[in-house]
Amino acid sequence: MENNHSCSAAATDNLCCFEELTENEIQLLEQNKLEVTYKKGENICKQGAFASHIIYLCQGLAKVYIENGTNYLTLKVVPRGGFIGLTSLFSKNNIFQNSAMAYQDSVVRMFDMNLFRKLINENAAFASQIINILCENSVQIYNRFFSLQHKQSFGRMADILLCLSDRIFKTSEFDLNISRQELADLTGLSKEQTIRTLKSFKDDNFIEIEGKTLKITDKNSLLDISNYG
Amino acid sequence: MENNHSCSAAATDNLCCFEELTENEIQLLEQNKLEVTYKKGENICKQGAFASHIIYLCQGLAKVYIENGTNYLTLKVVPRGGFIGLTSLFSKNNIFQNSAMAYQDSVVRMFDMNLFRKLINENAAFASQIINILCENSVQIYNRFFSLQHKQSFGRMADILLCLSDRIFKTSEFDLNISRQELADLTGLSKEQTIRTLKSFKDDNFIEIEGKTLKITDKNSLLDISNYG
DNA sequence: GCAAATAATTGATTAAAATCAATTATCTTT
DNA sequence: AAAGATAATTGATTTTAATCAATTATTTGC
Repeated sequence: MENNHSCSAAATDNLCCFEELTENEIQLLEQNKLEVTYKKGENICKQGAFASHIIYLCQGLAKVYIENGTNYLTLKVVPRGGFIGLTSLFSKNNIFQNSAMAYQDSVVRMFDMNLFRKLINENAAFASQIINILCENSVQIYNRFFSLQHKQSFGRMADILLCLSDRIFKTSEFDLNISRQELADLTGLSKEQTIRTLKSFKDDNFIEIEGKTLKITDKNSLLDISNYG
Repeated sequence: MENNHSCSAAATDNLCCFEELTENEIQLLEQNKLEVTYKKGENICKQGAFASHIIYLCQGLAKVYIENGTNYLTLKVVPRGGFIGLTSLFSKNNIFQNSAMAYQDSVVRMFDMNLFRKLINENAAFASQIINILCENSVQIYNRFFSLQHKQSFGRMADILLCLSDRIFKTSEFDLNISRQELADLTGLSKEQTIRTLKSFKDDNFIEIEGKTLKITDKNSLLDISNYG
């Protein structure tokens, strides 16, 4: 399982399902869509709430997480082009199974759930693309599950940093515009342990931190740490 | 998130997708199916191997797990009527993303992957059912993820016992015909910690253990423990 | 039925990371 | 720019569960 880091927390890439839709279907979606803007830190949807729409992230960055009142678990980071709330397609519950929050100011399009289901039921090629997205997504979250379950602090941090670099920001130097607490939620560590691990990476010259800017200077070492555990 | 225990490790219920197929389509599947028998402990599929078929569990009980050579993580328990390898539907990789092993002697039907994909691409109602299964499955594994991440030994054990009772065996008294090590893999604990936790439940009269038979005698307490953490 | 192998159990010790408690830095607001 | 609020950092302590080390049961093969 080399490079299983790479999908550690990233949501699916732009598997553009919309191109399978006919002109008519796209129009139908467009006519019924809502466009909503969220500020950094705002909730895009809440676990347990009625899932009237499927949410598509046009701009920005978000996280999808599970909560139970006390604890939080960040399931994945959703870059633009990703869906939020797809699991509510499952007809038995019209309830959001997870919450989502904007990491950055974001713009989403909301598609009526029933219309979305109708399109799936009428357009098999579209349905097939949705299946692809669901499968890809599952695989990524399972690998993340494995990472958090079996790796310890250094391995987890390496996974997350590589994931952010490779899949989310797509550059080795990026603005880490999330708090240490958010990073802790991603690694599944406490805030303090997150800071200590990050500091250790910095001391070992695997990364550089300048204010909010994080630069991966020794990717190979991080890969080793990711694979070693 | 009450009762999130209940789906802790169970694969999807019999969401019978096959009834959406036409006579012809069913015949096509039947003509191309393979039926294979596995003994307890045998591998049904291996992560990394070519995924030529979608696997449907007709009889028996299996687990789906991730491995990396050193460590194992049991993702879910699959009762009869469940699929194995659905995530390989994702067209980009024809590779099994997880391994599966028979907990009990089992019988599976194997459907040709390309035929399965073809049916999905031609029959939207069928595709829609597959989406339901994938969604249901994701939700369950995400909750399991949360459980292992944020609950400690007692909560995890309670989750697993309730799951086995409610969703797999569907009775409060069942033969726990898996080893302590397997149970440990399910709870994400060490074998020793699993034994200690189980013993504690027994001492507190939440459960009774007679040889291989396990009986839940105080479900409410287990539910409390599951919710408390 | 007996020996060998495997699995389960128990206790002692260790390790990893959480928590707790301050302190310092940074951001916001006026 | 100052004050207050929030976030980040650091050190000390505690907690949980893993690991290690035996011992006891239970299976399995002959």
